[in-house]
Amino acid sequence: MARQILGADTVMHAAPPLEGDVHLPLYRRLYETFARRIAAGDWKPGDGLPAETGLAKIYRIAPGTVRRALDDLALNGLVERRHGLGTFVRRPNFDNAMLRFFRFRDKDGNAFLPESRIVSRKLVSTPPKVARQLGLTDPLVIKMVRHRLWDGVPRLVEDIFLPQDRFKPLLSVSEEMIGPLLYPAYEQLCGQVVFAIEEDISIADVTVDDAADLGLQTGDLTVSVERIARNATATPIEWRISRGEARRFRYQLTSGQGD
Amino acid sequence: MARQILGADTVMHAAPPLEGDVHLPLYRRLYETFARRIAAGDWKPGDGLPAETGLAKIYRIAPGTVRRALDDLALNGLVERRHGLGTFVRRPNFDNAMLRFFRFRDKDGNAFLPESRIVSRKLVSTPPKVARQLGLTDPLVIKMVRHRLWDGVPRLVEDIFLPQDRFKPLLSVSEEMIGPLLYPAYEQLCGQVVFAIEEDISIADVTVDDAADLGLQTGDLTVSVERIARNATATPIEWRISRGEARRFRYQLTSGQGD
DNA sequence: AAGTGGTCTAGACCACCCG
DNA sequence: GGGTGGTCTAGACCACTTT
Repeated sequence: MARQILGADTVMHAAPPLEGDVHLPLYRRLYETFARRIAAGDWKPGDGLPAETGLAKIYRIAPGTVRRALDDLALNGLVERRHGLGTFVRRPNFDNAMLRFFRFRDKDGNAFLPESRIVSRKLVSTPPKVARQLGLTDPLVIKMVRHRLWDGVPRLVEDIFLPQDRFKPLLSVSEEMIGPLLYPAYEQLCGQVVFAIEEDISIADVTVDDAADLGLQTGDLTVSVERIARNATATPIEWRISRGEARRFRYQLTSGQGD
Repeated sequence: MARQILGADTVMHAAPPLEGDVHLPLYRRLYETFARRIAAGDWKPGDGLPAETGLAKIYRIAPGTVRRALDDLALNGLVERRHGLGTFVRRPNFDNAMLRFFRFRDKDGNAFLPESRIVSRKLVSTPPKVARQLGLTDPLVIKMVRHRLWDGVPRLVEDIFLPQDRFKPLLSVSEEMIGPLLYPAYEQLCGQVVFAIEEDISIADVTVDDAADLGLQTGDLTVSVERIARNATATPIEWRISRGEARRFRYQLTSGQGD
C-alpha cells in the first residue's frame, strides 16, 4: 500500500472522536457527544454552540446530519434554536413545577414563589428505594428536608436525596447561599444541571409526621409526588418525594399517544 | 414569451392541491393535507399510505420534504412507520387511559377491562362549558352517562358530551352495538377517530349524586378528570368528565421541558 | 428480487438578527 | 453585509421485510 503524502499546504485535522457505539447512526452519536459536553459543563446553560456549518467542519460530517442531531437536542429540551442567532444551551426551570400541581395562589389568583425553609441537611445511610431510583452503590447519601410555605404556613413537605459525590458542597454552605430554588443552587454550587424529570403522583392517608408539619388531621388525604431528576445524559441525580394536602391538588396533561 | 410545446410522449400530470396557506412551508402543508385525508376517513386506521417516493411524484415535491411531513405525522402519533414495510395510519387506544389513573387491579395485580354500563343517552341543551370546550354553536348536544364497574361495583362515573352532527348514530343503536369501549364505537358507528386527548385532573369533595353512584360518604374525596378528545385535524369531538374515589388515584408523568 | 423506510451527503436559496 | 438557522432539492447507499 502506498503511503499518503501530504503537501506542505495540506493540513489534516483529525476529527474529534464521537461518543457511543460505532454501529449507531452518526446523528445519534453526535447527539450523545453534544449531550455529554453539556452535562460535563463544557457548554453551560446560556452558552451558544458553534454554528451548524462549523460543527460540520469540525467533526467532518455533513451539515444535514449535524442539523438532525441539533434538532433532536432541541426536541428534548437540551438546547434552544433561535433563527438568525444560533443554538443555545437551555436553562430549564423545573423548580416551580410543583406549583402546577397545587392550587397555591395569592389573593389575586396569581401563582407566586413560596417561602422555602430547609429543615435539615445531613448524610444518612442510603434507603434501598433511593439506591434503586438513583442507581447508587454508595452506602451514604445526602438527605435534605425542606418545607415550602404560603402565608407562613407549611403546605409542602419534601424529602430530597442527592448523591454525595456530585453534591458535597451543599452540606457546607449556609442556607442563604442555597436560596429558595434548588436547581439554580445545584448548578451554581455543584455544576449539576437538571434537564428532565419524571414524576409519580398518588394519594394516601396523611402520616403522623406530615399531619404535624402540614397542620392536617388524622384521616385527611395527601397527594405525594415522587420525582426523579436527570441531567443531560439522562443520569438520575436527584430523587425527592413531596407531600401536600390533596384538596389543593390540580394537574393538567396533554397526550398525543394512546398506549 | 414563447408558448411551451409538449411532444405527444410528454404527459403533464397536475399535482393535487395542498391544504393550508401558501406561505406555510411545504412540509407543513403536506402534513395538513395528509391529516385531513385521515380525519376524513380517506385513509383509515390500519391503511398503508403510498410510499414516500410515490407521494413525492404525485405531489411533485422532493422525497426529503415528503419524508419530513411523514416523520412529523409519526411524531404526533397519527401514523406509524415500519422499516421495510411502509407507513400506516395508527389506531390509537385512549379508551383505557383512565385505567392508568386509578388503581383498579384484579387479585393478581393486573389491569383488566372493567364492565361498562351506559346509564343514559339523550339530547340535552348544550351547557356553556361544553359549548366552549367543543367550540359548539349547536344548542343541542348528545349527553351519555356511563358507569364503569369493577367486581360489579361502580368505580367511575362519566358524563360524555358529543356533537350531534358527528355522532347521531349513537342515539339509535342498542347498547350492545356500542360495547365496552367507546372510541372503537365512535369509529365504527360514526367514522370519528380520536388521535389526541387533553386532561385536567383535580380533587374535590364528592357530590351527593356521585356519592350515591360510587357508594361513598359525604366528606369523601373524588378525583375528577376532564378530557377533550381531538381528531386528526385537532378539532375537538368529545368532552367528558370522569369521577372516581381519590384514594384509588395514581398517575405517572415524564417531562422533558421545564416551563 | 423488489419495495419500503433509514441514513448520509451536498448544495442552493430564503428568512431572520445583528452591528 | 455577514452570519445564523430554516426550507427544499437531488441522489447514493444501507437495512429491513415480504414474495
